[in-house]
Amino acid sequence: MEEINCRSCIIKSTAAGILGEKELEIMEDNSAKVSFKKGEIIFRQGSFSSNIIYLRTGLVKLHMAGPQKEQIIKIVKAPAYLGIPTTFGDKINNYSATALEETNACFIDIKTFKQLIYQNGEFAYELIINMCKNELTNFHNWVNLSQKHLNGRMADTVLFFSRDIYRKDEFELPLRRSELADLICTSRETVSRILTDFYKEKILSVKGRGIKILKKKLLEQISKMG
DNA sequence: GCATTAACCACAG
DNA sequence: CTGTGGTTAATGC
Repeated sequence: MEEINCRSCIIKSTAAGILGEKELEIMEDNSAKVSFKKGEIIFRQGSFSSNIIYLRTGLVKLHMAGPQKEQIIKIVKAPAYLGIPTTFGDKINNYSATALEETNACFIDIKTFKQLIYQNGEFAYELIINMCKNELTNFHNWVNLSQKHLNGRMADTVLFFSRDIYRKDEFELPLRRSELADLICTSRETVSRILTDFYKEKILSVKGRGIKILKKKLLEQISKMG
């Protein structure tokens, strides 16, 4: 844990950017900065939660143990808030968060966070906008997952990492095959097969977790057609 | 029927 | 942890 200074933080959220000097000071006094190594769990499903977490840097997977197996709900890249649904919606975490790479986060006490929401409407408004956008992407996600075939879902995932996470055509997947399966609701075997299919058709270059998009147009077609 | 899609199992690097 | 082959089940021409 380190000294924390919200006022001089360069990577504060849009919402926190609205807070005044006094408010940031309150936040400062009630937050803790914590860093996580790759693979470390940030919060655990089933355990008590009393913090909102602000991801300053890094990449995280949100995952939930379902009745049958583990599901990856989504991949979150900093900067972002983590745990608003799980902390405001319940006393107990409904899902877990695990760092996929070196991650820095601020743990903000829930009481303080609530207090800021009560007293600063603009701050609250920014948070609502944020959550609305999240819900919209969740809706899209849900529909895509339900209606697209696996090739489409796999193409979606590759494009997601390329566009939203790494902003490159070449990157290292932060997930192994079985985790990709948990993300797009299939089996690890099917993930393997589709990736080798894409490789054979020269859509992707695949070396372990290393991915390079070779035929982006085609990949986008597959994503669109399902 | 026949083709497609994808899950499950087994086995081998 | 991955890739592959065989098998099986469901669904849609």
